[in-house]
Amino acid sequence: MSPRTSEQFKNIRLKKRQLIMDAALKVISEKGYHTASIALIAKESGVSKGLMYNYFKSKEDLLIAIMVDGFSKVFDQYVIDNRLSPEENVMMLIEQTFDVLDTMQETLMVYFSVLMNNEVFTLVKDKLNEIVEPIMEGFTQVMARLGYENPIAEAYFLRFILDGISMNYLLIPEQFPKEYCVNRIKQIYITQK
Amino acid sequence: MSPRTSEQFKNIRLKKRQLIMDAALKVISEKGYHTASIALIAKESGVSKGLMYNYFKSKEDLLIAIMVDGFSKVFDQYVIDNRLSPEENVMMLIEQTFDVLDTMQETLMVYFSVLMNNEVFTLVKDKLNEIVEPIMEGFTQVMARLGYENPIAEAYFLRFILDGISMNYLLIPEQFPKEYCVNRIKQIYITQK
Amino acid sequence: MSPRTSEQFKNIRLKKRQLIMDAALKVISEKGYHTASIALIAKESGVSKGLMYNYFKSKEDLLIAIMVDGFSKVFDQYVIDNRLSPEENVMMLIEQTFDVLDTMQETLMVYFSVLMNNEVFTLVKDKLNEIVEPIMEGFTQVMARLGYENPIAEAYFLRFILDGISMNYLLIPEQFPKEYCVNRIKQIYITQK
Amino acid sequence: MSPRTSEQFKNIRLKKRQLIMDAALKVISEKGYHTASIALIAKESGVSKGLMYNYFKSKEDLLIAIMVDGFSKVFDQYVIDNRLSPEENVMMLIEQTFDVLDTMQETLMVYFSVLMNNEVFTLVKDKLNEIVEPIMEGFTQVMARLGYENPIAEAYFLRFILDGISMNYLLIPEQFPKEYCVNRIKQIYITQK
DNA sequence: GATGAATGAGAGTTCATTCAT
DNA sequence: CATGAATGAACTCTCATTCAT
Repeated sequence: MSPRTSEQFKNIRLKKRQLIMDAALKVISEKGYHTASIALIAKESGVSKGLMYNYFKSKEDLLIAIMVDGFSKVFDQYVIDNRLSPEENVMMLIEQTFDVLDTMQETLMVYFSVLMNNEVFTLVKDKLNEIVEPIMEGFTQVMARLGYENPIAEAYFLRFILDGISMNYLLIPEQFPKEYCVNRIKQIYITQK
Repeated sequence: MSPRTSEQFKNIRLKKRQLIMDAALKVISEKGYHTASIALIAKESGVSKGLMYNYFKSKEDLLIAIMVDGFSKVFDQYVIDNRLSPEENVMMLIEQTFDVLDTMQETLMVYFSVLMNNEVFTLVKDKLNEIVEPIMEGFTQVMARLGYENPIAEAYFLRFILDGISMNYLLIPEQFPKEYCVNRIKQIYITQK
Repeated sequence: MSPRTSEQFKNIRLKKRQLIMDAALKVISEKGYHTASIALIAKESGVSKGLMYNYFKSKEDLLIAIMVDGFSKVFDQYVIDNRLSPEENVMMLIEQTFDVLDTMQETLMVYFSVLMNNEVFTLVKDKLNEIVEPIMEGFTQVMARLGYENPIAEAYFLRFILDGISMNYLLIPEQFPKEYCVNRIKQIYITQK
Repeated sequence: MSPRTSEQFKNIRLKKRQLIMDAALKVISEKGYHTASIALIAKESGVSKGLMYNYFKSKEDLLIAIMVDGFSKVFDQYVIDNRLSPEENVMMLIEQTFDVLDTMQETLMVYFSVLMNNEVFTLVKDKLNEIVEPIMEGFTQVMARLGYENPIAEAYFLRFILDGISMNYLLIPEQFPKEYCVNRIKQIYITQK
């Protein structure tokens, strides 16, 4: 029996790392960062507690990895296309927002729960800013093309609206007036222009 | 000296209870619920650990009390005055929102941090709904008077905007475009009407 | 039942603190610092693991407390009496050394085991130096009175001899030629003078 | 290429074994036995963790091997030459002692740190005695030739002095009065005779 | 022979909660 | 009413050792 090649080891590591991150995301989104114990995450991953520390040097490190990974995926879905009209871009943003909300609930639950917890947020703040910044620039460009005098502020304003909507969509999905909100934002940014 | 009446005892209890809740709110808003230990809260209150359990039967119980109490105070500040025009009421809502944000940051930080943690939120959900419901009704009436076809959905929509704004105002106060946002909401609900 | 006075609490604390330190000294002297687990020390003390941290903020802190306490006691037994002749003082030093070795074996075992372990020694180095320094000054004075040209170096030399003797007395007590060594040192410092 | 002979294999094994022991000695002398993890020693050796267990059946086994090996080397440097005068032999002993201290600090640091930890010392005690015994016999012969009535006890006494000196030379090299000590021992054993 | 992923026991530590006084 | 000593379960994390490849 020949020993495993370093290629094989690398593959094992990558797969198991992802396995652990997926399980951790699930558990943390359900119970919150502090209540999700390493023991529980290990159990959910089908992995020993000890092994977790072969892949992540601490619980904090695991959280950061999950957040950064999840957020890259989230914001990869936000795309500004300059060949389209700004109105079309706004419509895309709205659609993309709800797409993300539907497909990445767990990630977003963790995001929001971490967001307001200074203690934990500090750990990921910088990493998240790096990811969010280019999106905000895209927003700003669209607002400029829509003719807003203060496109930066308007980009923030749209972000705030989408934040409020996202949070409530996750918290009270059954009573959330999705269609109404979509139309309402369109009306604000498109029809009334 | 005559012995204290049971009325006096009750007052002392209420005051000490409030003292503990205030200290707990402070500590929890600074360090987060899990990191704020009972020992620390007791110290901050100037009360022994043992005595805390005379006033609150558990740490969770204390958290619930703080949340409910804080929320009553928060929403007491939201008033709809039917003698005023709906436009004036919207303007009041906006002002009231920022008033609350400025005066009750601690309460709101704790609220938001607890919000996305299912486990804890479940405990206060019903209580909070009781408190929020009448406010939402007020919002709905205003929207009806403003002529919206679906005033319930529009009330929700405004709430979502205010939620998004509140969250970000707390998180990024220094870069928050307050004036712009105030004017923008006025524009949506008043000028354009 | 009236609550305990703060005096009573203080007494309880002092007694239990000493109880833990005694048990810890015993266990550490038998098994070494690293092998002596908090669980074991707690068991030996008849106290819960958790309580240990009510008295010492860490295992390191406990070690330091034990060492400093033990060393104060050890070196309190070394006394230079200037009314006596320097020869008499040397004889006293020798007697005191064996007294200490006979009565404080545990403390000295811990001292020697910690001494050569940089990692652990660093923790107590400064505290121990404070305690040892005055003793060394006493040694130096005696050597000066005995007429040594370099009394500081000679004080060190005597200390080195006593260190070597102490270490071996603890390690190989059954084959240690105690009487011979006592006489030999006397011969070096007294008879031959 | 002809296949390697079993002799060659044996050599390769011995070399790698020594490689591991050297790395382990370095790491253990720096961090102490308990803090020096197998992972770290493996890394320092450039050998996998698994392979280490091919050469040493446990961490303890590795420690014992290091100690025994180091001690053979240490005491190989102590030579009694009966063709020389006993005074010359004493002078050689002193020189050899400082030679060993200067060239084998790491080994000696580990020796001293392990010495007072009963648990570990027990394991190497017998092996060390085997090595030390012939040296002690040499010391005894020299003392007999110097005319001491109890040469065994005097040999011990010299050993204790050298132990005390060695320990302190390792611990406080910068303030150690080396020249003074060398002359002082000469004075005791040679001049005063 | 050689690898490092994987384990499991146990380490130090924290903390909500209880209870004798 | 009031105290803080005391507990015990759970926490994060480490590490010598094993084993499939």
